[in-house]
Amino acid sequence: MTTSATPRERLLEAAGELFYRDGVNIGVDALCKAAGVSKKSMYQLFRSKDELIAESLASRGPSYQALLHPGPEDERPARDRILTVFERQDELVARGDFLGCPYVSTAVELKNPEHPGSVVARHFKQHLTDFFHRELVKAGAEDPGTLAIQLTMIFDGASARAVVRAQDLGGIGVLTAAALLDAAGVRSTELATQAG
Amino acid sequence: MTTSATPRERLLEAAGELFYRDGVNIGVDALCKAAGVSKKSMYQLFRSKDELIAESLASRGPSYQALLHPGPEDERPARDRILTVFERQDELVARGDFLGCPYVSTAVELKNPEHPGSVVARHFKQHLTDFFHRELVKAGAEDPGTLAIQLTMIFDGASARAVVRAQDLGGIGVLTAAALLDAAGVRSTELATQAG
DNA sequence: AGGGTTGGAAACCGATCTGTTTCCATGACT
DNA sequence: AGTCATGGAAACAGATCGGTTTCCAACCCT
Repeated sequence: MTTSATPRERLLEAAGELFYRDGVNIGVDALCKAAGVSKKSMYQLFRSKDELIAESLASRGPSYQALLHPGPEDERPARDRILTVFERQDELVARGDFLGCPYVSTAVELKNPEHPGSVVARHFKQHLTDFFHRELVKAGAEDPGTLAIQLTMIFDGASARAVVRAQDLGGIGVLTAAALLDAAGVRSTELATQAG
Repeated sequence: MTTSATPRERLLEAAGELFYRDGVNIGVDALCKAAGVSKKSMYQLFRSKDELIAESLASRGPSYQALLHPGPEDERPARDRILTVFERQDELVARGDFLGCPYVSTAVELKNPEHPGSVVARHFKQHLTDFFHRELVKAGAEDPGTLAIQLTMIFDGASARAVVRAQDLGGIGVLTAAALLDAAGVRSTELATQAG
């Protein structure tokens, strides 16, 4: 019984883990048991299971971003900061318990794009794209909007490969992102941008 | 009541559609009702729901591949044949009822990579990679193995974007695949390969 | 026409689903 | 000490889950 945090915090944490590990179809009973919270309390804190899905996804956002994104103290060139995301992703995949990007996986399971959980997933992806976009603008990339989307797409593609346990050389995400940045002329030397 | 095909065929078709549209957690009752087949017959034809999941995925393979891959009568250069896959995917996404690659989606929902359905998904992805690989060899690409995996990854990334309904300019898969082929020196003119 | 196979309809099993409710132990505040 | 809010345990509701079984109508072949 984890009785350290508030029932709400315990629920959000257990939900984040169990919805990810077992899918959003896991029962509310099992979830509450894992969180050490009664169903009564759960339904006082959240209107429905669907709301809990969305809120647990949203609450995981900041720590997941902190896990993937380089911090502001990392003052390397934009290209390296971008590639850091893919390196961190590789590390997650290599750990073996990776079941895909939690946001994409949840959206896949929910099917309905208007489900509150799907909306959170969409926002998270936009957040990742925005990060890439900011860095690309810093690097002076020619078409940062398109390139940011392409990088996000590679991120999700690398996730999908891990889910299906396809043959992976490791680092395929980093490799591909780097190839794309190369093609766009985004170099590690800050000033060598705008290459055409 | 679709009574045209055999119960087995009706089950496989209904399973392919409903497992995709509603997820693998849809009930056997609903599935049999949609197929116009009794549960008794279903459990005579398939050992379990899990087996039906796997077999319906496997049975969809050939037609799905025919939908995506260019036929042997398409004698354009390898690069164009490769890009055809991404163009066809774009058309599927544009239709609006796209819920991701059925194989990846099912693998995501099943979680367990040893589930027979996950095994089928893995084989399908390998099949796609193999197609890319064959074409790249034909084109004389330098590292067809890696590039084929990268293209498959882009394919899955484009699927994921469609699932989360992320902002999409349309054609982002084609665009990115083309960029990667450009970087690898795979041109439309058959002989202009091996560019360094 | 008669015998046997096929297969759908539906009841049934125990388990689980989301969501509600009752009851009671605990702890805080005055 | 006595009151009150918090929240866990657990029963409950009606529906559905995967899977099995019974029963019977419709068809096949001769």
